[in-house]
Amino acid sequence: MSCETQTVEVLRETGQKATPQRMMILSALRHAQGHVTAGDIFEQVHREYPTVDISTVYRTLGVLKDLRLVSETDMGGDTTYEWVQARGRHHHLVCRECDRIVELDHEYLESLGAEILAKSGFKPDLDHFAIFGLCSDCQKLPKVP
Amino acid sequence: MSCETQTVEVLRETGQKATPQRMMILSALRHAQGHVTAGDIFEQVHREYPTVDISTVYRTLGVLKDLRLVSETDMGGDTTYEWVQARGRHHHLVCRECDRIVELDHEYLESLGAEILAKSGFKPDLDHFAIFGLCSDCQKLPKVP
DNA sequence: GATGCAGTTGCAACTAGTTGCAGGAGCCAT
DNA sequence: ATGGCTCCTGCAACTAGTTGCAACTGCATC
Repeated sequence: MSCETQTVEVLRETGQKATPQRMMILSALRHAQGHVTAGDIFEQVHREYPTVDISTVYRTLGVLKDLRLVSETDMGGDTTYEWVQARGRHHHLVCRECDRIVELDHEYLESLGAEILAKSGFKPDLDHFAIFGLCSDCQKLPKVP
Repeated sequence: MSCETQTVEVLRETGQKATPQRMMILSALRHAQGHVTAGDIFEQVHREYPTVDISTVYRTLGVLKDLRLVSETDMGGDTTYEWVQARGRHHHLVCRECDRIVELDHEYLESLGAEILAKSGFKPDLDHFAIFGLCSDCQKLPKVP
């Protein structure tokens, strides 16, 4: 089963519709390398199909996020989205001084998730975290920007 | 040294000014029990001093956040702020189905922070996290909302 | 293939939060 | 107490994202 029809199945199974707008948004997400903003997707889809509205993009991203097909991450600037199958689960360390971003492997959060689940019964979504802080370089610098 | 003058000191030490607007925002934050939104603070300050603008509230909250005097948390609705000394460090588990919020002790994140610092040199800000997921009740329910 | 209905769309109006700017005011040195 | 440098403020315009609504359409069923 292709990636495309698989997604359509997931939509139908949850009582939702595979519309042309959604297909275009899906395609834009899947072909994007890494993180994209809602604006990026809108721009791309709008070029081929100018009546599509930005609200449709946001609503579709919301649906895909609920279905766990895309991850949503706020890394300081605009919120970004990523097709989850594109890469393994990973997280980001965002420096609050220099805005540099370092990737963090999933293993670090895996044990945290298991611990929370065991002790409180709450099952955390640890798909794609952004953790703010100070990178090693900025820790060394004096506190004057 | 009182709480008020201590904060003024922190501002002056970093080359910033203690203005009446800031004092009122500080007071509103300190006297608030738990989390407040920028709108809550604005409303309270505006009542006594109607020329104060919402942008001043946001800018002041930004300064206080940078100085680690208040914590900022996005728990799904509007962003909330809290005077950090009001309570010990704590975090929140936010259920994505029923929006219920459970508190999480700091100890769970402490070891994660230490691990990240040791392995990558990045010092994460783990003051006040919101972790989304499914609470124990919503895990039991069928997937139909 | 026609039908019905639930889910979806485009639009417009809205909210939270941000930013550029010109004038105003705190604070330090004198 | 005065001067002046720098930071802060209010305003207005702006951006990202959300929502209510009437019209539309995918698709399951016949």
